[in-house]
Amino acid sequence: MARSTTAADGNGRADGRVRLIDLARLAGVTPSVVSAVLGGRAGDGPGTGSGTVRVGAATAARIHALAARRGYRPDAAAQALKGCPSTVIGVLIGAESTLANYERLAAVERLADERGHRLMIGQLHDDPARTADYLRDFRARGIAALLCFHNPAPRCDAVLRNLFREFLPADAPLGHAHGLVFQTHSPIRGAHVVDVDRAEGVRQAVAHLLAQGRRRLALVLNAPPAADPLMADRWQGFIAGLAEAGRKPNPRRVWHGDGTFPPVPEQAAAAVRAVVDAGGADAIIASNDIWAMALLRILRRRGRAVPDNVAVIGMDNLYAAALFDPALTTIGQNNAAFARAVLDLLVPPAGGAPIPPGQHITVPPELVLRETG
Amino acid sequence: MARSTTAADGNGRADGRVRLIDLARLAGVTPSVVSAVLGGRAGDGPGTGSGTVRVGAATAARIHALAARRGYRPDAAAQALKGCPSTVIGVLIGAESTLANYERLAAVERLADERGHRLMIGQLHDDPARTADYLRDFRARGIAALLCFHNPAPRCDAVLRNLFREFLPADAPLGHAHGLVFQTHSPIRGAHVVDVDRAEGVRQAVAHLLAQGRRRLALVLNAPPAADPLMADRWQGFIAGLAEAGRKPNPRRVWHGDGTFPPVPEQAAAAVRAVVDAGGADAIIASNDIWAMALLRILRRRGRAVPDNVAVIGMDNLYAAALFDPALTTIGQNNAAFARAVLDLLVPPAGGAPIPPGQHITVPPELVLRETG
DNA sequence: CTGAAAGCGCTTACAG
DNA sequence: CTGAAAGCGCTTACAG
Repeated sequence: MARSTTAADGNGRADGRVRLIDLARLAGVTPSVVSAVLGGRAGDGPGTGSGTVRVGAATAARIHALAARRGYRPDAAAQALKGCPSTVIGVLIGAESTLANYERLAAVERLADERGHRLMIGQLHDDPARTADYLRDFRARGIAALLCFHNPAPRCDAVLRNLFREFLPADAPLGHAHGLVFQTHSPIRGAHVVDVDRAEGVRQAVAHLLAQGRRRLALVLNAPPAADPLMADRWQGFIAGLAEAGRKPNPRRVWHGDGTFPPVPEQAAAAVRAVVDAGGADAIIASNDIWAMALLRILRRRGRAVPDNVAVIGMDNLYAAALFDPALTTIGQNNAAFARAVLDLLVPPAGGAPIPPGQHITVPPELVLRETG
Repeated sequence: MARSTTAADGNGRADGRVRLIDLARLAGVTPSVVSAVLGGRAGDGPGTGSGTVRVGAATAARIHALAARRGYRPDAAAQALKGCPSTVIGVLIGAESTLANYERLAAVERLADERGHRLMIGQLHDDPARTADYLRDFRARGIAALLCFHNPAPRCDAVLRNLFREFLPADAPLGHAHGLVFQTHSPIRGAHVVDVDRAEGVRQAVAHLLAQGRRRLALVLNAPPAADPLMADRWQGFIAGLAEAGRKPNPRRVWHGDGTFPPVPEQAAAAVRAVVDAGGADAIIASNDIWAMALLRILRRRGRAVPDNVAVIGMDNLYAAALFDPALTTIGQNNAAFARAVLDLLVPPAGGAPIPPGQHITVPPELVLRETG
């Protein structure tokens, strides 16, 4: 099949696709003019600034109308090849992660679309070689920015770190990459981190429980605070919340697992025996919603009424949290605020101040009150 | 910042990116040879087929080693501009849809990656103008294929249908688009549909419940079968399953809502009153997991033991189904099989027979037995 | 102020 | 059998 690129084909290609040159022919101007008008680089009258091209208002209007009527969009590949900044954000999601990241992905997509960007996704499997493949592929595709919903630090070798660095603006080829955002932790210097303020979330939960008259608060952690910074955050928030009321944590009501996730029933049972049976807790703050659900299951089997007997508060506000019976009170991850922070870093509004590397943004959590506490 | 494209820059650009021409210089061959070798179009010896280029085995090995060592990937924009087939699949997801589609998305991504493809995502909002924007954007980006996790039919105007048609292989510009797959229903002729066999899923659920000794089976539908083809499927499966045991549905144990979703507690309560209190049901097949959870909530409040008193089976196998207490028995959507069917249509293995337009593939469901039935 | 021309990085038909 | 050259659709520095 031969392409018809003869002069007879004056108003479009055989396959119906409209190119800039077709628009130019139809409007009776040169491609340069169409490019300038549609790219917003055309002005009219003497007040026109530098860098713009003088095009009559009538001509500009005609070109805009033509482009709209034909549904013209400049070919992304041609623009990319010419060096125009990409409008695709790569998003890497830990494959083993819960659906919380997909809920967050949806929030990011919504906002990215508003700012004219698309998301290209990939799943990571804790395998540095496969992660490197994704990064090389994203680089070859000219990805504008990278968002990583996964902590590759534990298995991040030098090769991988170098590949991540290519998405830093400073090292990027001619502004090809706009930035790199990690969640909670970055394996390299210079990348941004957007994190939810877990400590503040737990602090709010503590304050809420105390205001309800609960006095024997328990904390159930997935791992020892010393072994996991994310657990340390929860622990700090727990201490801070109690301190505000002149209280201190009771060690009998602080339990931690060995890092196994999701918890097996035996672990949840052990936690309940420790903080409720032995510790006398009237409220439990769990590491996350999955843990909270596991605890609720045990509490029900042991005849402990929730929330009358024991309140339970989770973290993440999974979609499942609202469906659970009883519906879970939880520390929400505030996906909308997260998405805004990420996009303000990766797609800053034009004309804003440049963003220094290595920003660490903390997003406030939102306590979502339902039935369990 | 000026690009250094001088001859002195013999082994790469200043920014570290490696181009095909750099590889050619390093290997001491012309770009044509490198392109042929890396593209698998190079052969050696007299047995070389047509369309291939003769390149010595040693030279080919040297080029492969060089490319691997430098982490070379051809620039996707340049390949796209040259007319090479794209390896990006666009995925449109209904924004109002439950997370089931994101779980499915993950399954599709896993398989697409194995076949060298990336996913670019977008969310639809039941707004034809915004959907059209996504389609034009995907077209401009040279998307290889489109997968639509959303039924745009109710508000699909002529403009939108024409835009969808551009992703059909027949109308596509020179093989740019490989295909178009909808879920459950296509608004245009020629597109493929991949669907889960809901009727078969319900039939299996009925057989399972009968084998357990349940005899008073109920069906709770979100909408009248006549108003919603997806509900009609469930109804057909229900009849078929009962017929296999020489039984017929009892109208007192078939309830349907008015299409409102998700159900409000009053609707779930009405359904329980109808099929359990009045109908005497000892098992309920719900339209989906969300409905099943709503029913379980009501049953618990009314002191009906599940599954001893009444079994409940959902559909979708949401992530939340496994977390629920009691864990939900459900008709799973078999995301792995769904993903395989979609990719066999959109990225058929090389050398296979061409796929006729308008395929309708039905994926078998999988009954997931847990605690509720 | 307008228009022709170069060039982004590839692939491939074509000339030597 | 090998290598130079054209061209994909844009944008932009440059010449008229």
